[in-house]
Amino acid sequence: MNSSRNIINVHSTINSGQYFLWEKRNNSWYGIYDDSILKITLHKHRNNLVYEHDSFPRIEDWPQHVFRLDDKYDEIINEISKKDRIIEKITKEHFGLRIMRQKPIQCIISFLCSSNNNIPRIRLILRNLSRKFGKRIEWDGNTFYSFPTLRTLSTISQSELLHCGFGYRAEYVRKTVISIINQEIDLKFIKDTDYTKSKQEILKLAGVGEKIADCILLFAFDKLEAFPMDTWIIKHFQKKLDYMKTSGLDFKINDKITPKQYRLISKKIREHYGKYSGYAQQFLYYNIREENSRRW
DNA sequence: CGCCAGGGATCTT
DNA sequence: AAGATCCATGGC
Repeated sequence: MNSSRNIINVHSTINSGQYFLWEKRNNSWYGIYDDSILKITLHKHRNNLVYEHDSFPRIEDWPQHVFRLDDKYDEIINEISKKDRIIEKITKEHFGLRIMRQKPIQCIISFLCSSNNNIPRIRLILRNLSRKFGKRIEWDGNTFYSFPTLRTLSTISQSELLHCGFGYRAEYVRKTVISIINQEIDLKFIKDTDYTKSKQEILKLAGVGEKIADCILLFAFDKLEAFPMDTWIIKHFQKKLDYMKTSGLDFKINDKITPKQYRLISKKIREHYGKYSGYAQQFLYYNIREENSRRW
Protein backbone atom coordinates (compact mmCIF):
# COMPACT_ATOMS: atom_id res chain seq x y z
CA MET A 1 0.00 0.00 0.00
CA ASN A 2 0.91 3.65 -0.35
CA SER A 3 2.52 2.77 -3.64
CA SER A 4 3.18 5.77 -5.83
CA ARG A 5 2.12 3.84 -8.85
CA ASN A 6 -1.07 5.84 -9.29
CA ILE A 7 0.29 9.28 -8.47
CA ILE A 8 -0.15 11.67 -11.38
CA ASN A 9 0.97 15.26 -11.49
CA VAL A 10 -1.63 16.07 -14.12
CA HIS A 11 -0.65 19.66 -14.72
CA SER A 12 3.06 18.96 -15.18
CA THR A 13 2.41 15.93 -17.32
CA ILE A 14 0.03 17.69 -19.68
CA ASN A 15 2.26 20.78 -19.86
CA SER A 16 5.57 19.12 -20.56
CA GLY A 17 5.80 19.39 -24.32
CA GLN A 18 5.04 15.76 -25.03
CA TYR A 19 1.35 15.82 -25.96
CA PHE A 20 0.21 19.01 -27.66
CA LEU A 21 -3.56 18.57 -27.96
CA TRP A 22 -4.67 19.28 -24.42
CA GLU A 23 -6.66 22.31 -23.42
CA LYS A 24 -8.06 23.60 -20.14
CA ARG A 25 -11.68 24.67 -20.26
CA ASN A 26 -13.48 25.76 -17.14
CA ASN A 27 -11.94 23.57 -14.48
CA SER A 28 -11.10 20.49 -16.55
CA TRP A 29 -8.43 19.36 -18.97
CA TYR A 30 -9.63 18.02 -22.31
CA GLY A 31 -7.38 16.01 -24.61
CA ILE A 32 -7.80 14.83 -28.17
CA TYR A 33 -7.04 11.14 -28.50
CA ASP A 34 -7.66 10.34 -32.17
CA ASP A 35 -11.46 10.36 -32.38
CA SER A 36 -12.17 10.51 -28.65
CA ILE A 37 -12.14 13.40 -26.22
CA LEU A 38 -10.54 12.72 -22.83
CA LYS A 39 -11.52 14.72 -19.78
CA ILE A 40 -9.81 14.95 -16.42
CA THR A 41 -10.80 17.10 -13.46
CA LEU A 42 -8.90 17.58 -10.22
CA HIS A 43 -10.61 17.86 -6.86
CA LYS A 44 -9.44 18.32 -3.32
CA HIS A 45 -10.59 15.53 -1.09
CA ARG A 46 -9.50 15.60 2.57
CA ASN A 47 -6.43 17.60 1.68
CA ASN A 48 -5.56 15.23 -1.13
CA LEU A 49 -5.76 15.85 -4.86
CA VAL A 50 -7.93 13.28 -6.55
CA TYR A 51 -8.91 13.18 -10.18
CA GLU A 52 -12.11 12.34 -11.93
CA HIS A 53 -12.04 11.16 -15.52
CA ASP A 54 -14.45 10.87 -18.39
CA SER A 55 -14.33 10.53 -22.17
CA PHE A 56 -16.43 10.69 -25.30
CA PRO A 57 -16.85 8.45 -27.20
CA ARG A 58 -16.31 6.48 -24.06
CA ILE A 59 -12.97 4.77 -23.43
CA GLU A 60 -13.15 2.61 -20.33
CA ASP A 61 -10.57 3.57 -17.70
CA TRP A 62 -8.42 5.54 -20.13
CA PRO A 63 -6.05 7.05 -17.51
CA GLN A 64 -4.61 3.60 -16.87
CA HIS A 65 -3.49 3.41 -20.48
CA VAL A 66 -2.76 7.05 -21.34
CA PHE A 67 -0.88 7.94 -18.14
CA ARG A 68 0.93 4.60 -18.24
CA LEU A 69 -0.22 3.54 -14.77
CA ASP A 70 0.93 0.04 -15.67
CA ASP A 71 4.54 1.29 -15.47
CA LYS A 72 6.28 0.52 -12.22
CA TYR A 73 6.71 4.18 -11.39
CA ASP A 74 8.62 3.79 -8.11
CA GLU A 75 11.01 1.31 -9.66
CA ILE A 76 11.57 3.59 -12.64
CA ILE A 77 12.26 6.66 -10.48
CA ASN A 78 14.61 4.60 -8.36
CA GLU A 79 16.39 3.21 -11.39
CA ILE A 80 17.04 6.55 -13.09
CA SER A 81 17.91 8.29 -9.81
CA LYS A 82 20.38 5.68 -8.69
CA LYS A 83 23.47 6.85 -10.55
CA ASP A 84 22.55 10.46 -11.16
CA ARG A 85 22.19 13.17 -8.50
CA ILE A 86 20.53 15.66 -10.83
CA ILE A 87 17.83 13.18 -11.72
CA GLU A 88 17.47 12.19 -8.10
CA LYS A 89 16.78 15.82 -7.23
CA ILE A 90 14.35 16.71 -10.00
CA THR A 91 12.35 13.49 -9.78
CA LYS A 92 11.58 14.52 -6.21
CA GLU A 93 10.70 18.08 -7.23
CA HIS A 94 8.41 17.01 -10.05
CA PHE A 95 7.19 13.74 -8.63
CA GLY A 96 4.19 12.44 -10.52
CA LEU A 97 5.38 13.68 -13.91
CA ARG A 98 4.39 10.97 -16.35
CA ILE A 99 5.03 9.93 -19.88
CA MET A 100 1.78 9.66 -21.81
CA ARG A 101 0.82 7.11 -24.43
CA GLN A 102 -0.31 8.77 -27.63
CA LYS A 103 -2.02 7.41 -30.71
CA PRO A 104 0.65 6.70 -33.35
CA ILE A 105 -0.66 8.74 -36.28
CA GLN A 106 -1.50 11.74 -34.12
CA CYS A 107 1.90 11.53 -32.46
CA ILE A 108 3.76 11.20 -35.76
CA ILE A 109 2.01 14.21 -37.32
CA SER A 110 2.48 16.19 -34.11
CA PHE A 111 6.22 15.74 -34.00
CA LEU A 112 6.66 16.19 -37.74
CA CYS A 113 5.34 19.62 -36.96
CA SER A 114 7.87 20.22 -34.20
CA SER A 115 11.04 20.72 -36.26
CA ASN A 116 12.51 24.20 -35.98
CA ASN A 117 9.30 25.30 -34.31
CA ASN A 118 8.05 26.34 -30.88
CA ILE A 119 5.46 24.70 -28.67
CA PRO A 120 2.68 27.31 -28.76
CA ARG A 121 2.81 27.29 -32.55
CA ILE A 122 2.90 23.49 -32.76
CA ARG A 123 -0.27 23.44 -30.71
CA LEU A 124 -1.84 26.09 -32.91
CA ILE A 125 -1.06 24.23 -36.13
CA LEU A 126 -2.42 20.94 -34.79
CA ARG A 127 -5.57 22.63 -33.52
CA ASN A 128 -6.04 24.24 -36.94
CA LEU A 129 -5.69 20.82 -38.56
CA SER A 130 -8.23 19.24 -36.23
CA ARG A 131 -10.69 22.07 -36.53
CA LYS A 132 -10.66 21.92 -40.32
CA PHE A 133 -10.41 18.19 -40.91
CA GLY A 134 -11.45 16.45 -37.70
CA LYS A 135 -14.95 15.43 -36.77
CA ARG A 136 -16.96 18.01 -34.85
CA ILE A 137 -17.94 16.66 -31.44
CA GLU A 138 -20.45 18.35 -29.17
CA TRP A 139 -19.98 17.09 -25.65
CA ASP A 140 -20.08 18.30 -22.08
CA GLY A 141 -21.29 21.72 -23.16
CA ASN A 142 -18.29 22.27 -25.42
CA THR A 143 -17.31 21.86 -29.05
CA PHE A 144 -14.33 19.68 -29.87
CA TYR A 145 -12.69 18.41 -33.03
CA SER A 146 -11.21 14.93 -33.27
CA PHE A 147 -7.81 14.31 -34.85
CA PRO A 148 -8.22 13.57 -38.58
CA THR A 149 -8.02 9.95 -39.64
CA LEU A 150 -5.21 8.70 -41.85
CA ARG A 151 -7.66 8.48 -44.74
CA THR A 152 -8.74 12.08 -44.27
CA LEU A 153 -5.14 13.22 -43.93
CA SER A 154 -4.40 11.64 -47.30
CA THR A 155 -7.01 13.86 -48.98
CA ILE A 156 -5.72 17.19 -47.68
CA SER A 157 -4.07 19.38 -50.31
CA GLN A 158 -0.76 21.15 -49.82
CA SER A 159 -2.36 24.58 -49.84
CA GLU A 160 -4.79 23.47 -47.14
CA LEU A 161 -1.89 22.22 -45.02
CA LEU A 162 -0.09 25.51 -45.56
CA HIS A 163 -3.20 27.33 -44.49
CA CYS A 164 -3.10 25.39 -41.21
CA GLY A 165 0.40 26.81 -40.74
CA PHE A 166 2.57 23.76 -41.43
CA GLY A 167 4.94 25.77 -43.60
CA TYR A 168 7.69 23.72 -45.21
CA ARG A 169 6.62 20.74 -43.07
CA ALA A 170 3.51 20.31 -45.20
CA GLU A 171 5.57 18.29 -47.65
CA TYR A 172 6.78 16.01 -44.82
CA VAL A 173 3.19 15.41 -43.75
CA ARG A 174 2.11 14.58 -47.29
CA LYS A 175 4.96 12.13 -47.89
CA THR A 176 4.64 10.52 -44.47
CA VAL A 177 0.90 9.95 -44.84
CA ILE A 178 1.49 8.31 -48.22
CA SER A 179 4.24 6.09 -46.77
CA ILE A 180 1.98 4.86 -44.00
CA ILE A 181 -1.03 4.32 -46.24
CA ASN A 182 1.06 2.38 -48.74
CA GLN A 183 2.50 0.39 -45.83
CA GLU A 184 6.03 1.33 -46.81
CA ILE A 185 6.70 1.32 -43.09
CA ASP A 186 5.30 -1.26 -40.69
CA LEU A 187 3.76 0.32 -37.59
CA LYS A 188 3.05 -3.06 -36.03
CA PHE A 189 6.69 -4.04 -36.44
CA ILE A 190 7.73 -0.78 -34.77
CA LYS A 191 5.45 -1.55 -31.84
CA ASP A 192 6.64 -5.12 -31.44
CA THR A 193 10.35 -4.96 -32.09
CA ASP A 194 13.19 -3.50 -30.00
CA TYR A 195 14.31 0.13 -29.86
CA THR A 196 17.15 -0.10 -32.38
CA LYS A 197 15.14 -1.82 -35.09
CA SER A 198 12.06 0.30 -34.54
CA LYS A 199 14.15 3.44 -34.85
CA GLN A 200 15.62 2.25 -38.11
CA GLU A 201 12.09 1.70 -39.39
CA ILE A 202 10.56 5.01 -38.26
CA LEU A 203 13.52 6.92 -39.74
CA LYS A 204 12.24 5.98 -43.18
CA LEU A 205 9.53 8.62 -42.85
CA ALA A 206 10.12 11.98 -44.52
CA GLY A 207 10.83 14.69 -41.98
CA VAL A 208 11.74 12.19 -39.26
CA GLY A 209 15.36 12.41 -38.14
CA GLU A 210 17.11 11.21 -35.00
CA LYS A 211 15.35 13.47 -32.51
CA ILE A 212 11.81 13.27 -33.83
CA ALA A 213 12.19 9.49 -34.20
CA ASP A 214 13.01 9.26 -30.50
CA CYS A 215 9.96 11.35 -29.58
CA ILE A 216 7.64 9.17 -31.62
CA LEU A 217 9.11 5.93 -30.26
CA LEU A 218 8.93 7.16 -26.67
CA PHE A 219 5.46 8.71 -26.77
CA ALA A 220 3.61 6.33 -29.08
CA PHE A 221 5.47 3.03 -29.27
CA ASP A 222 6.44 2.21 -25.68
CA LYS A 223 10.20 2.54 -26.28
CA LEU A 224 11.09 3.85 -22.85
CA GLU A 225 14.82 3.80 -23.57
CA ALA A 226 14.41 6.46 -26.27
CA PHE A 227 16.04 9.72 -25.13
CA PRO A 228 15.06 12.61 -27.43
CA MET A 229 17.79 15.25 -27.56
CA ASP A 230 16.53 18.66 -28.59
CA THR A 231 18.27 22.03 -28.38
CA TRP A 232 17.34 22.43 -24.70
CA ILE A 233 18.68 19.06 -23.63
CA ILE A 234 21.87 19.74 -25.55
CA LYS A 235 22.28 23.17 -23.94
CA HIS A 236 21.77 21.50 -20.58
CA PHE A 237 24.58 19.02 -21.19
CA GLN A 238 26.87 21.78 -22.41
CA LYS A 239 26.51 23.51 -19.04
CA LYS A 240 27.11 20.38 -17.00
CA LEU A 241 30.40 19.16 -18.43
CA ASP A 242 32.12 18.96 -15.05
CA TYR A 243 29.24 17.10 -13.48
CA MET A 244 29.08 14.73 -16.39
CA LYS A 245 32.69 13.67 -16.10
CA THR A 246 32.12 12.53 -12.56
CA SER A 247 28.89 10.77 -13.43
CA GLY A 248 30.25 8.78 -16.33
CA LEU A 249 28.63 10.87 -19.04
CA ASP A 250 31.90 11.82 -20.64
CA PHE A 251 31.34 13.51 -23.99
CA LYS A 252 31.81 16.85 -25.66
CA ILE A 253 28.88 18.45 -27.34
CA ASN A 254 28.46 21.31 -29.81
CA ASP A 255 25.47 23.53 -30.51
CA LYS A 256 24.48 21.63 -33.60
CA ILE A 257 25.08 17.92 -33.60
CA THR A 258 25.26 15.65 -36.64
CA PRO A 259 23.26 12.41 -36.80
CA LYS A 260 26.43 10.49 -36.13
CA GLN A 261 27.18 12.51 -32.99
CA TYR A 262 23.56 12.14 -31.94
CA ARG A 263 23.77 8.36 -32.16
CA LEU A 264 27.04 8.26 -30.23
CA ILE A 265 25.81 10.50 -27.41
CA SER A 266 22.45 8.73 -27.34
CA LYS A 267 24.21 5.42 -26.83
CA LYS A 268 26.24 6.73 -23.90
CA ILE A 269 23.16 8.27 -22.34
CA ARG A 270 21.18 5.07 -22.62
CA GLU A 271 24.04 3.17 -21.05
CA HIS A 272 24.03 5.70 -18.23
CA TYR A 273 20.31 5.99 -17.44
CA GLY A 274 19.32 2.49 -18.51
CA LYS A 275 16.13 1.11 -19.99
CA TYR A 276 14.01 3.98 -18.62
CA SER A 277 16.12 6.75 -20.17
CA GLY A 278 12.99 8.28 -21.67
CA TYR A 279 11.65 9.10 -18.22
CA ALA A 280 14.97 10.72 -17.28
CA GLN A 281 14.72 12.82 -20.42
CA GLN A 282 11.18 13.95 -19.64
CA PHE A 283 12.14 15.07 -16.12
CA LEU A 284 15.21 16.85 -17.45
CA TYR A 285 13.30 18.56 -20.21
CA TYR A 286 10.52 19.67 -17.88
CA ASN A 287 13.03 20.98 -15.37
CA ILE A 288 15.01 22.93 -17.96
CA ARG A 289 11.86 24.54 -19.30
CA GLU A 290 10.70 25.49 -15.82
CA GLU A 291 14.10 26.97 -15.00
CA ASN A 292 13.86 29.09 -18.11
CA SER A 293 10.26 30.11 -17.44
CA ARG A 294 9.16 28.95 -20.84
CA ARG A 295 5.63 29.17 -22.09
CA TRP A 296 4.02 25.95 -23.11
C1' DC B 1 15.49 44.40 -38.84
C1' DG B 2 17.48 39.84 -36.79
C1' DC B 3 16.99 35.88 -33.85
C1' DC B 4 14.75 31.94 -32.12
C1' DA B 5 11.64 27.88 -31.87
C1' DG B 6 11.34 20.00 -28.80
C1' DG B 7 15.32 19.66 -36.69
C1' DG B 8 15.79 17.64 -41.06
C1' DA B 9 16.98 17.47 -45.99
C1' DT B 10 20.07 18.73 -49.28
C1' DC B 11 23.79 20.81 -51.30
C1' DT B 12 29.02 21.88 -50.86
C1' DT B 13 33.43 21.19 -49.41
C1' DA C 1 32.02 12.32 -43.56
C1' DA C 2 31.56 16.79 -41.89
C1' DG C 3 29.98 21.53 -42.53
C1' DA C 4 26.91 25.14 -44.50
C1' DT C 5 22.54 26.48 -46.04
C1' DC C 6 17.76 26.50 -46.64
C1' DC C 7 13.30 25.53 -45.22
C1' DA C 8 7.64 28.60 -43.58
C1' DT C 9 5.92 31.03 -39.91
C1' DG C 10 5.05 33.99 -35.98
C1' DG C 11 6.59 36.19 -31.49
C1' DC C 12 9.71 39.22 -29.62
